[in-house]
Order: sequence, then C-alpha cells, then structure tokens
Amino acid sequence: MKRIQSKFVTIKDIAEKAGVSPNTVSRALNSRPDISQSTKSRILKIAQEMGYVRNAYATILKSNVTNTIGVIMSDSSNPFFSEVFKGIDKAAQEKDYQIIIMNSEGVYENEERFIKTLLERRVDGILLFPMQESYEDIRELVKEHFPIVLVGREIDEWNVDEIFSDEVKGGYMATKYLLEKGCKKVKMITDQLYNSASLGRLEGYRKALQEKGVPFCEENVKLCHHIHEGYHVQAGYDKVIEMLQGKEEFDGIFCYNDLIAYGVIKALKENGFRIPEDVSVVGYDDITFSRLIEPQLTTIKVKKFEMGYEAFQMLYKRITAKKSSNSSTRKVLDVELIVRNS
Amino acid sequence: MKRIQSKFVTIKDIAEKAGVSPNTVSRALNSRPDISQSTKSRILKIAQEMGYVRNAYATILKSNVTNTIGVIMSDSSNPFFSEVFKGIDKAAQEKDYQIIIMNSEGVYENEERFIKTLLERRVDGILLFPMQESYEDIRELVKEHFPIVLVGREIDEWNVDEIFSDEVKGGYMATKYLLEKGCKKVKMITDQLYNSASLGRLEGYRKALQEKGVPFCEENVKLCHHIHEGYHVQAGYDKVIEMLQGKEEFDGIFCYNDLIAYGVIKALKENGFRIPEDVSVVGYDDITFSRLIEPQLTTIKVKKFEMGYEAFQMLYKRITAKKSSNSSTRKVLDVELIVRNS
DNA sequence: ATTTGTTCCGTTAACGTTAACGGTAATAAA
DNA sequence: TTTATTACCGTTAACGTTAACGGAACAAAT
Repeated sequence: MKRIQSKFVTIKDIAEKAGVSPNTVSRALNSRPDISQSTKSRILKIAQEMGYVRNAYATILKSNVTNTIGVIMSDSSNPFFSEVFKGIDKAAQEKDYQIIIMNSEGVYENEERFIKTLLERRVDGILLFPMQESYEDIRELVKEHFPIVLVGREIDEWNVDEIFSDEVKGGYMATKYLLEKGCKKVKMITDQLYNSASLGRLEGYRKALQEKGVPFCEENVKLCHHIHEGYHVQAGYDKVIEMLQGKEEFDGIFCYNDLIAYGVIKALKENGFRIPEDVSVVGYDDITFSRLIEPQLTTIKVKKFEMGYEAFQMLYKRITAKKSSNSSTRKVLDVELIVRNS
Repeated sequence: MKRIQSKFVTIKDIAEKAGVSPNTVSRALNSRPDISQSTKSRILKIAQEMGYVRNAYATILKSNVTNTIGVIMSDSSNPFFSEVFKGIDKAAQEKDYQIIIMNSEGVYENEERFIKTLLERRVDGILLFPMQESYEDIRELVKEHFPIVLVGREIDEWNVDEIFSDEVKGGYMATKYLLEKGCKKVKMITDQLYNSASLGRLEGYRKALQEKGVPFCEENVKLCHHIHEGYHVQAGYDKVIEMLQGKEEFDGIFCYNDLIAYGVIKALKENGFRIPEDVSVVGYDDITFSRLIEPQLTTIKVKKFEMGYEAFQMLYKRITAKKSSNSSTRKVLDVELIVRNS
C-alpha cells in the first residue's frame, strides 16, 4: 500500500509507468487470458512496487456483485447473539461472503436506518433478528422478494424465510421439569410479549401447567418491560426483589433467558434462599457461562451456532436462486433440556 | 426499495420519468441549491414512488470519502472485546462513521487478509488489536502514515498511536493483594508471553514479589500455549488440573484474565478446594460475569469502554489531521483492583 | 436600453475499473 | 503465396453519481 498525498495508486498510474493500456493492467491483475506471461509479470512487479491496492468501489460499481450480506441484531455482545453470529460467520466465510453487522439495540429507528444503509451498500441479502413490535420496515423488502431471512423469531402472517427454535417445546419442557420436581408455585419471568419467542415459551408454560392440572394464573407471569440491552441480569434481579416485597410465594422460576436467570439467582441468594432446595430456577438458551455460575444453571439448550449457520444457508439459497419464488422456507430447530443444579 | 429484474432504480431512470437531466435529480436528492422548490418536490415524489435507493459505491467512488473505519479483533464474542467494541461503536456513531469489524481469531493470515480487504474498501483508518507475534502486516501502513491505532497492546519499537492499560500496575496490584492476604505460594497463569499485556502483567507480578521479598520462580508462571479463541475457560481449568497432578503447592493464583479464572475456580471447586480459604484467585479485566460467579471474582478492572471510545477518538484525530505528523500518541489507561470474594 | 445579477437547469467530464470489440503482427494451414 | 488462426494489446464505453461550467430566461438596477 502506497499513497501519494493520501491518494491511492490507480491502474492508470501503473499503465503509464509500464507503458501499456489500463486494460492490460487489469488483465494482468485479474489473471485473465489475452496477455503474455512476460508483460503480466512485469506489470505485477510494478504494481507491487507502487503499492497498488484495488479500489473495491470501482470494481463493485462495474461488476454489480458485492458478495456481501447484512446482519442486523440487537446486541452482538449478548452471548446468545454472538454465538449465533459465529455460525453465520462460519457459513459466510465458506462461501466467501463479507458481512456487515449492525447493532440496533432493539430500537426500531435504528433498524430502519440500518436497512437503508445496507441497501445503499447493495448487500445481496439481509439476516434480521426481529426485536420490534412493528415489521413495517421490512414489509417492502419482502414484497419485492429481496433476499431476507428472519432469525430467531417467527412471523406468521408473512411469506418470508424464517429459522427459529421450537419455543413451545422449550417452555413446556422447562415448566414440566419444574412441576415434576415438585414445585407447586411456578413463576415465569419474561420480557416483551409481542414476539414469537416470548409467546411460544409462555404457551409451553401454560401447556405444561394444564397437563399437570395446575391452574394458570395471570399474576404468575412477570413481564420485564423493555429491557435495555445489556441489562437482562439486572431485570431478573429486580423482578425477584419486587416479588419478595409483594410477599408473593413461589418455589420455581422459569426465566426467559439465562441472563435473567443469573439475576434471579443472585437476588435469591442474597435473600437467603437456597437453590434448588427453596426455589428451583430454569433458564433458556444455555450460554457458555451457565455452567460456570453457582449453582450451575438448569436450562433449555438452543442450537445457537446451527441457527446462524443454517440462516446463512437459507439466505444463500435465496440469493443464488434463479427466479424469485413465492413460497418461503421455515426451519424449526429442536431444543433440549439441560439439567444441572439449579 | 424497488427493483426491476433485481436491478435497482437509478438516478437516470428518475430523470427520464421526470423529464429532467440526471444532474437535476442529484440536486434534488441531495438538497443542493440551484433547483426550484417545485421541481425538487416533484422529483422527490417520483423517486419515492420508484423506490430509489442511492448506490453507495457510485457516490463513494466519485466523492472519495467513505467515512468508514475497520476494526480487527481476535474474537468479538469475548466479553472483554465486545465491551471495548461498544466504546468504539459509540464514538463512531457520534461522528457518523461506519464500522467494518473483522474477527481474526488470532490467526496472522486472517489479519493480513483483512487488512487488505479493508484497504480495498478504502477505510479511512484501522483500529487493530494486535494478537500476533509478528507485526509485519502493518509495518507498511505505519510507514506510509496510514491512520491506524493499536488497541490494548504496546509496541515499543514503532512510532504508532497506541492505547493500552497500565499492565504492570495491574499485575503488581493483583499480586500484592494476594501476598498481603497471606498467600505464600502465588502462581501466575498467563498466555502467550510475546505481547505487552502478558509481559507487563508478569513484570508487575515480579515487582510485587520482589517488594515483599519473595523469590521469583520460573516454574510458578504457567503458560497456556496458543489458547484457541473461546477456550480460555478450558485452558484455565486444564492448567489447574495439570498443577494438581504435578503435586504442586499453591495458595494463590493470579490469572491473565477473568475467563481463565473461571476455569481455575471450576477446577479448584471440583477438587475440593475452598476459595478463598485454601486458594485465593485474582482475575483480570472485570467482565460483567465476574460478579455473578461463585465466589464473586476479585479482579483487576480495566477501562474497557473507555479504551474503545478513546481509541476511536485518537484514530479520528489522525484521519482528520491536516498533515501526517511523525510523532505518535500513546495513551495509558489506569486500572483498579476490585476486591470481591475469591 | 443596456448592464448586472439571479434563478434554474442542462452538458460534459470524471471517479477507477473492466467487458466488448477491434486491430496488428506473427504463426500455422491451405 | 495466400488464407486462416492465434496471441497479444489498445480503444471505447459503461457502471451510477456528482462537480464544474455554461447558458437561457427573467428581474432589477443603471
């Protein structure tokens, strides 16, 4: 890399120095036919010496292929998302695709803005982790058959590719486990109730209760309203304190995710509860740290890496499909109960 | 967004429909002077209807400003890095800069490749977290005064902007704490010894020993060779098992980072050691989870967010500097001992 | 009436790269 | 010798956008 007054060397500069046409230089750099071996190596040498670096913008503008996808998630530092992202990254690298990742922080306006930026950058497709109540921003994309795959959430109404976990089964298994362990009063701590993950897990919760003949009580479902990204732990902690202050009774808690469970466990321990003797706790996701905390967290294992890996595969299929089909693919990933000590 | 046979609408298409020149459309879209209000709104309406999305590649090629920086780290899912990244992201958003992030996984070849890609994408500057033994790949960048800031590591030899923690102080405080707590045999578990972080912390370790009159023993420093990203916990765990099998005696362990400490604590607990009664453990970084594990981890707090935030500021200064100066900035961040229960 | 200025829009060229086409010289085939 | 073939390279134009310049039309000032 060399620059003259912070301007990069162009193909034209090389051509001039080598005494050939710009196109010949292009031929040499892209190892195309129609060029002699001698001039080719001579040009490559000069290019090397001059510190030539291809201008991706010119190339892409000309060729119209970016080999880039966009990924929009709410918080890539969240262990769940970062694990899924690894799957995406792996799959993308295998197909030699670039990734532009953006963190919406769960804010709809950011999501809108990011989508616009990604389209301006002519990404071939988008992987979106829906986190909002509204999906207006992607309505047109779907309508126009722009390659897009929704990850981790299910949107019934639309005809769009999706990959997500069997949330009902997860909620069911978690709750059933608590009930069969002897818990009589099982609370559920969840966040927003407008997405398929929360709703599915809640449905599983109800299903398990019903199966065991336990009446469902609205008050046992605790909603954490709009958890600011990075504050799930705090939200779980606060909810327990709130419940204790309200003198509510419980001997089992099913948490929307592991991070909330961490906060729950912290609050319980600080208030003298033994886990699992006094209160049993079940999390969701099975992120790395869940086997490191004390007690080790019983949780629902989600196939995070697979979710990311498969999501890219689905998107790739869309991108490389000859014609845009009207039918969409929905992939459901199985979940698993991991019994530990909580 | 609308496309005709997966081709986007161009400014020319709009011009044709509106019966004006392409340049007039450009004027309307970029709200420049030299255009009447009536035609402007008319064009904007048509553009809206046709679903126009600006082609960033054409704009950038013409204007030559990308407002983009590249960030290369080894593993953005590592809590330490993701925290630093948040600082970068915040600062970048404030200046309306885009970020291209790449995970090298600590592999030199990846780093080389990524730098090339970033240059092709004409980033205005690069934030690099050096993880390798060799720095050859950035030598030319530095020589050519390409805006670059090294984050988290110190490279003495070169004249390059750097921001890093006071590693010697961190290692010193951690070790001193263990010694003053009464530990007689303090081990240190670290990783590669060729970067400034490891070396600095080791120097601090030695300094504290010396100050307390404890002889330094080479065997007390345990090296984890080439920890694969994401396996720090396992590495710490393995080292303790190894030490126990070797019948080594110790009552204090200073870990290179919190993740290693987690593994150390897990191994100790599994083998019946009480923490901190039998063995005291001190980590490094103070990532979020360190106050959630049992026992809560005593550690050295590093200003992660600030590191990222400041790193961008330094890079921004370089980018916007009128002329490339030969002098470089080195910023050292203070560290802090957080005493908890380990 | 002439000059000056202003408003608004079109024309041209350029950013860096590359595909399509054409042309020249040398070589092989007739 | 003539023709066809091949190897190699240059010319031109285009990708989508925008800066620089120019010019027409009209209003205001002299």
